[in-house]
Amino acid sequence: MESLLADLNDRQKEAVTCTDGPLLILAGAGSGKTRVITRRIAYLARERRVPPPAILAMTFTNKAAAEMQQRVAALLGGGGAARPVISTFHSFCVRALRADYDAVGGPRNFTIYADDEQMALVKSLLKQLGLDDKRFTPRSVLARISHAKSRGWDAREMLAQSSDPKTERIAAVYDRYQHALRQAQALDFDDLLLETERLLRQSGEVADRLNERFQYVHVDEYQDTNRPQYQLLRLLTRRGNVCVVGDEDQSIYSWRGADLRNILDFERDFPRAKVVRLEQNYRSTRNILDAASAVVANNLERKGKTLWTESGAGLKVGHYAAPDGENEALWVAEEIRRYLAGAADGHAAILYRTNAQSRPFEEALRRNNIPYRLVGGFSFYERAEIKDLLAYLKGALHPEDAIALQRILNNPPRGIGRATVDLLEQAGMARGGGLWAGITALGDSPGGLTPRAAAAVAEFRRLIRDLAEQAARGATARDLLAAILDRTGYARHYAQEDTPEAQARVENIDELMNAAADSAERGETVLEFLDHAALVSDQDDFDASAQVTLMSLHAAKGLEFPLVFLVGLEDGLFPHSRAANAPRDLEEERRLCYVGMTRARERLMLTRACFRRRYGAGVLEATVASRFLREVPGALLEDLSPRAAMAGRGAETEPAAGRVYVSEGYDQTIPAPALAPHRLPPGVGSRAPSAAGGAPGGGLRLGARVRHARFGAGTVLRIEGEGTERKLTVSFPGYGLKKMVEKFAGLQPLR
DNA sequence: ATCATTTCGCTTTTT
DNA sequence: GCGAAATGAT
Repeated sequence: MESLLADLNDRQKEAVTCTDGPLLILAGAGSGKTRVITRRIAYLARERRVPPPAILAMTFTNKAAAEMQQRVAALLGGGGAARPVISTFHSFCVRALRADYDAVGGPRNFTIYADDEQMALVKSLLKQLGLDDKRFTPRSVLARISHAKSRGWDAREMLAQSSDPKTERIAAVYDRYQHALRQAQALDFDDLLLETERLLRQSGEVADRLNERFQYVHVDEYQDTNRPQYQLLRLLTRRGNVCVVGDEDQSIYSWRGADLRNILDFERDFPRAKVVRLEQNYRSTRNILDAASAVVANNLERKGKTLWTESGAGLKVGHYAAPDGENEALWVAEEIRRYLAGAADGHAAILYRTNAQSRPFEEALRRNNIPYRLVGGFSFYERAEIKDLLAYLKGALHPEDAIALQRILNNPPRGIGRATVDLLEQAGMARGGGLWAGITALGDSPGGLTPRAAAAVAEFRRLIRDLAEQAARGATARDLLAAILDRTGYARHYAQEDTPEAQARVENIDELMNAAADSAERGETVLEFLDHAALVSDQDDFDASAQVTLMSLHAAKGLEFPLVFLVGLEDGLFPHSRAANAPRDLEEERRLCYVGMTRARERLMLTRACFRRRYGAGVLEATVASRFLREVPGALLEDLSPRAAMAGRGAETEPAAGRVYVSEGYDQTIPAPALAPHRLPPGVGSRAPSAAGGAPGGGLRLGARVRHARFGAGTVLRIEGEGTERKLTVSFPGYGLKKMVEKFAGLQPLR
């Protein structure tokens, strides 16, 4: 149909209509990528008469899958009886395994271990093996295991590859880790991919069936696929109708095993592949696009492409160097307030490198009564009470799941303390089993348990057995949870407490019950309910109607906003200190910056704080502008930094009292007094906003750099009093904070 | 066994 | 400034 193609450019049309054979679409930021995929799917269905269920599209996030699903449904119109399969890789794998895992001897009723469960498991293994030093953190061990998995190594191969004792130990942990997963009938996220790959390799019947079913396969964000995902794709696309879409400049998941080779080698891996480049950007103004392109051009590892736009230059990229973190947040909130006052249906986003940075921005927005939506951070399913109840469900389905049992054994407290748990574990291991074996054995023949503990264990055993029986009879998640709450008094435990936290917990429990009831109504099994909890994160309920959104840069991929604030552009924060050394990591940080900048349609603001506390509390430390800021050509920048306010009344205001300074100084145009306008072609080694030390009147300004006879160079953090009474608080590296009377301190201004 | 207190140590990003 | 783990008090 004409309408499917009418508003596409030639490249886009080509990408949509070139349906057969391998196709690589190199889609720059804002080049209409999602539009092309959705049109392509609709085109296949409507023009090529492909039955929708024969079309498969894989995405990385549920958010992306949901959006694509919705847009395709809109194109295909009405009813939507037969829909294409659009899902994340992981959901796809779960479905495949639930259907056919038994074909390769796997348990179809497996559960999924999320990170906290993996972490708990590794932690307990490290303890068992006596490796709980600082050299073996659960986090790092898990990362090594996952890394090995993504190359397809099992524990034995990891051991064979290893050349140092540490790796050997980790291989031993890996071995037991897999063993424990098997015992618990659990798969971790990596396993979902790997076991599906194994299923397709080892069962010709399943592979044939899936290949027959899916005639056309699409992959979104192909630059973020890892090796197992690539293998999976190969196994699913014997027909050769495979279309992948990606952009190497937006590859931001190499830390999770994403392998750029997948996209760079596509033409070699899929012979006769066609390549279409989408380079026209429809999203951003030219200034924004130029700024982002200039930054990413510093990367060496890229094919390089030229994005262009027909839109006008637009506003320059704003740059704001705030005195401190709190002021940065207040300024952003104020800007958003003004923007929304003039744009009733406007949308803005605040993007940061790490989720921990969200708080000051939340506070500032709240102070301005601006509603916002926070994406990421702790999700519903990460709350302790929710994880507890889900662990009960897992324990009911698989009592052999020691991690689940550990979590609930004495929760709510039922008199089974650490000593008892140790005994149970030993007893279980002596019988060649785990915690559950110990519980079943010692419930009635209390070897070493006090009578009271034995009674408590027996009671727990009865509880789990009853729940297991109920589950075996096909009880729904709702029924099971009701029974759990009833038998354990879990909710009552909190309902009695009269604290806001306890009340929040009760509410969360209610919410979980509602979710379970909905699930039961849809006819889902308990396993399906748990799958949902494991695979759907809060990341996904991004609410497009919210006018202000706060999220990490990673979470922002694929989204766009008229107004974007990229905050915390400081060395060590962004680029993150962990990426400072390895050039490859730094390039990934830069791509992340590129992703963030290209989210903006009309106005992009880059902000930083000249002083920031490193661990929340503690001293304000001078920061260095992010190198990414320096990579933006000065001609594209507009400096919005508060030199006027800094010089005027701001000088008497300590950094922490920035609220006053912003709300009063904001709208007024105070003619900048005659002092060194700290012209920051932002960056270029500039440290503090007022690298200009002394003010004309002799008084030092906030943030001024000074030299002290004894303490050396320092920074003025706080100013109290006036005239000859002025007291300064100065931070001297190595000496800490010193408070001194300005008049007597003998401070030399530094420039 | 459990609860309150204190200390440490440390921070990416997510299916 | 925060959470997890270790310690101390009942």
